[in-house]
Amino acid sequence: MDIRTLCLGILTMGDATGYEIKKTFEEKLDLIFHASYGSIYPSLNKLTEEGLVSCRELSQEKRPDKKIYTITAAGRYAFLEKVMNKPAADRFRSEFLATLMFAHLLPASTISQMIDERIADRERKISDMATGCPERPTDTEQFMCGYGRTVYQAEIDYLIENRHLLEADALLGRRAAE
Amino acid sequence: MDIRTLCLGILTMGDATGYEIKKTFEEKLDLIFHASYGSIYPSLNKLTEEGLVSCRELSQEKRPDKKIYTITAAGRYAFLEKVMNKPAADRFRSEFLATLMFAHLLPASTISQMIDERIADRERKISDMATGCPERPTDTEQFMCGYGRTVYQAEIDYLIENRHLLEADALLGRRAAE
DNA sequence: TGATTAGTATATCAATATGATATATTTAGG
DNA sequence: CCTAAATATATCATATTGATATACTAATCA
Repeated sequence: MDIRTLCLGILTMGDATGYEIKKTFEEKLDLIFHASYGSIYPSLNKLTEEGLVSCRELSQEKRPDKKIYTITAAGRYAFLEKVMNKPAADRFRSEFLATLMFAHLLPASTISQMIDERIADRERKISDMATGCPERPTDTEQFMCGYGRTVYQAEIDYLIENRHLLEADALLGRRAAE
Repeated sequence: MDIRTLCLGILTMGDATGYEIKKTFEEKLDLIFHASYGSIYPSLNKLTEEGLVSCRELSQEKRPDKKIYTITAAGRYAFLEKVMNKPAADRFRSEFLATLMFAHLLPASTISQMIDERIADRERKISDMATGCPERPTDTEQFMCGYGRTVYQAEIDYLIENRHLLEADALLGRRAAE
């Protein structure tokens, strides 16, 4: 599933502009999938060419013109077809963990600080999610919010209990380097 | 931190060819960071140009020539400098979760099957990790293996306990569509 | 009042990365 | 004997990011 397909998915929830689709990615899909304007606008153009969405232009007086996109019947069909496929593997990249791989080359204080910041960041994410999740969520929304909370909390707990392993390697590494 | 930097990091652990660096990504960094030949070979060329690694060619009789890369002093310095920076945010993309967002559009049987497969996949990852982690690990290696196990297990537990939420939306969505 | 920041809305572009493919040979397994 | 996996290089179209440009409004703040 590429960003083009996911734009189509977002449009199943209602008409939207490119700008609004970007906001949806940030608000509802922050946990799951990221997309920048550089991929959203070209996607929308291509989907229009392919007849999977239609576009009407709304000129506003005190704003730039809006292009409002609507999914077509063909678009709905194409989306369902793609989404029924076996999903590809997750793609995950963590500079934080990559850095920790080299804990033995870094000062213990740097490692400690990075872990502190990571824990603070995960806590922020959890509390942001409490705000971001709707008050009367659908079952799926409830599932997604709980998923994020659970995974982030598991990470926090693990970091607290096991950070000493990294901090030990950072200290040992330094000593070995002397 | 980009792939170029991480190649440098891998070379701090010893000389290697592009092929061996790719294997290191697969074996030691599978959890954390991915890289394909299409990014590794160009990285190595650029690092050589910049004088951060040196390269000696070893012609083998019954194999393609090897290009063995060694990190230089300048390379070690450049790596440490980059790795001391505040790590950028994780990048995560999950087609699995993106699909579940649209559970209400899909047959409940499809959703159930996807969840079953996901659980099986995470279990496979956990057991692969038991094999992949060295017998006498360093503290950092122990930390990384434990990290993966913990996060995957948290996901499995969450899925088992909350899959009914998605399965409910899938059933309701279908009914609403009729 | 005046200045600065955030919000609405479009779009492009260089740089980066993926995933597939090509080439060529050896070794291991069934 | 044949096939698949392993060793080793490399390229390329396509996808994606992150930054930047443009242009106007609304809100905040000193």
